[in-house]
Amino acid sequence: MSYQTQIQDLMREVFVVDLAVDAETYDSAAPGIEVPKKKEMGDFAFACFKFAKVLRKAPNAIAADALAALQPRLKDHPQFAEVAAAGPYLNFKMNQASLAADVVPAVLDGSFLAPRSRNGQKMMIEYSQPNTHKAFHVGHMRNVALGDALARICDWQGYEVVPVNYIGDEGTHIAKCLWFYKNHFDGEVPEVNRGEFLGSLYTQATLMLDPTTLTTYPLAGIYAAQVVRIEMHPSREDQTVVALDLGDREVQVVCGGTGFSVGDRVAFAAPGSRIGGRLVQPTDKGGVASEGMICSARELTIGDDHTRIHVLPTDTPLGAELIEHFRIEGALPEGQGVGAELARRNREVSEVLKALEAKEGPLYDLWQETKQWSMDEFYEIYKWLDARFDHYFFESDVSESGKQAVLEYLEKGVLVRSEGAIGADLSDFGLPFALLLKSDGTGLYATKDISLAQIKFETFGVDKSVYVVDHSQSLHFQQVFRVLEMMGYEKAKDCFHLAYGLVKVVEGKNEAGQSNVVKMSSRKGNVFLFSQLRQALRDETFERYLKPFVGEWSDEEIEEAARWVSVATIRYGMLNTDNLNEIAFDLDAWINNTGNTGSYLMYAYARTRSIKRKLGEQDGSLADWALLTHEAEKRLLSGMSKFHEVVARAAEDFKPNVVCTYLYSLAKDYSRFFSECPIKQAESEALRVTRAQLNDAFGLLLGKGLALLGIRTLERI
RNA sequence: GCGCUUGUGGCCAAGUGGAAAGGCAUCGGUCUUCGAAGCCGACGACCGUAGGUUCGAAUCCUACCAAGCGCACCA
Repeated sequence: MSYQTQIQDLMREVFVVDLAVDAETYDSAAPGIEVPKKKEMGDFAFACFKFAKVLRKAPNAIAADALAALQPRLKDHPQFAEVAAAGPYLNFKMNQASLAADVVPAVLDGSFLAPRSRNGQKMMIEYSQPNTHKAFHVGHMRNVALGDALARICDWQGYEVVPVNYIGDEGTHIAKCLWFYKNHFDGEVPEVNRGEFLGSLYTQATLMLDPTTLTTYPLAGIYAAQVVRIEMHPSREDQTVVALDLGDREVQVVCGGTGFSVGDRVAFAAPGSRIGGRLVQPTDKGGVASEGMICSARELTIGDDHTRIHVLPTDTPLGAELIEHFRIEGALPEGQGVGAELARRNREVSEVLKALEAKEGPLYDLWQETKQWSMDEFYEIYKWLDARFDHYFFESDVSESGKQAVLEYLEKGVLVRSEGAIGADLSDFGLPFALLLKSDGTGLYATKDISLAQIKFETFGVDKSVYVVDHSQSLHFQQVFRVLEMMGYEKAKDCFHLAYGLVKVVEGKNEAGQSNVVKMSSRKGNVFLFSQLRQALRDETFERYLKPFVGEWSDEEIEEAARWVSVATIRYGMLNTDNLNEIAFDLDAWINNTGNTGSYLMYAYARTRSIKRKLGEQDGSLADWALLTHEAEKRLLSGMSKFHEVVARAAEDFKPNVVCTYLYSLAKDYSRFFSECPIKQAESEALRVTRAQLNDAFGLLLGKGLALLGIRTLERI
């Protein structure tokens, strides 16, 4: 029985028997047993506020009464050393001897740290989900750290965990990469890091296809026009009717924006152009014909302003197409049209995409070969990190079945046609329409997720399904889960999107001396690649901490230490904060391994082993738990006794950071114990043996806790 | 416009309706004694703002402010 339950039972007796509180009333008002914020106040606390109304007394007085009634009963409960009233609270201090007797031997014989009994639930945890043909970077590491830690925690807690990966091995990003490789790459394919090499090809491809590298006004079909007249709309208050001079003709548009006047040159989007992905067409707006639109900076994708109409320089020639007029000098040969060239490149990419969909031919073979380059790199990364996957899903395996499923459920009337496409009307759930099949018959991301979920339910028979995916996908998963529910899958309610925040990078300081935190972008070149990260961590760890041991330790041991400290640094750094917080990655701060870090915990573990080595064999039968009277020893014991409930909460809430906070606090207590309670030089042999056992037990417990986070411990670092 | 998420000391950050952890930075102690990646101490927060619910709110509710993200033919 846990100490909390024991206290609950005791207090129930006190209130019901001694203070004459009605049993039912007590049960409805009984507070949970808390842990005092300040450790010196005790191990557990019982708050008396709730009984103020029932007993018509001040909480402080109730606490005093309860304490008086409790005192005689404590004789039968020697595990509680002391109970004190502190205002409205009763603070329980554990008898450290019974605490130690309960915890230390159980830790040493392995029972305390053994996995919880199986609960018969199969939990699938999908994480990592990297795209092939793209580089693996720091941002991906958070996902792996989270998913793998959760798999370990939930496994320990009693679930049958099936960790799975879901590889993005198809889509336009691959067509772009292979298009560049075939048409524009003329170097040698490197022998190593070929996954990252593909990623660099993809980056170069996106640059070639990015209009803003060729022109400052990236949208096609937009022309310079001069405002001739602005008139009120006859029936709509917030709109105006604007007459425009295009040089060779005059057009009329209905406009909702402001901030321009007669004589200004503005950006006119002609019918056939696309603004925000939508086709511009001649329309009728409240009885007035509108032959296109004039655009804001936001609509032109050149700024954030979406209320005011963007005004062009006064010397912009009327009728000039902006994409050509504002072309960046030297980006293309003279005479080569920006629009035409971009259209040509995109056509080529589409052809690559079509060739890949045919699933045969030289491009398909190239896809298979290059995909393996990425996969080899992923396998290597997971191995280095010690991350586990029991199964790999591939997008290319579920895209066809996804389309079939959509058609099947359209037939069944679950899904509907809309604007030529097929999807789910989720308005009953307050969600936007979920598009599942485009009007050209091709599927989307969600289409594949539907099929994949079916496989998880039907083939794998999962009870719970967890998706570790960043927070920006929240709406997507809400929609997918609802669609699955509409399709009749009971288990849809046991699907859970574990959302987490982005990893950003710190890029220099601003004028005020504050760090600039920016989103990673391959275009800006501030992506921290996995290979760079691994190298930087290894080198820094070696330089700062391991160099003194060269010659004393074997080269292998030093490399192993550098490796596992690096893994601990990255994993702990990614896990030691709430899932939804954004992380500003700063290599210098992370490697500056002081304070609350993974290496601090590994260091604490190494100290326990160092002591054990120096002490040699001890006669455990001499241990006397009553000797552990030092405040640091009591705290350490009290903390260790909470291992089970901490891991349970981490599993329940999918929050590995709970374990981090707990282990760090324990390690702090240990460090204090280490510096204030000599073991080897203890006053008596009994004390030495007892402390040695506490030292060993803490080491085992810390090691298990770190293992749940995917962090290995070493005998020395 | 609608929705989701986040706002806690100079910076980062924990916090399960009950007594504001911790780390970095700054300042001061501490290695002839088990590993100083350590330990001890000092400094510093009315928890975005305004209401509400409650004996009690950083925590729940409402509104507002700020930041990030997302809102059908991208993944």
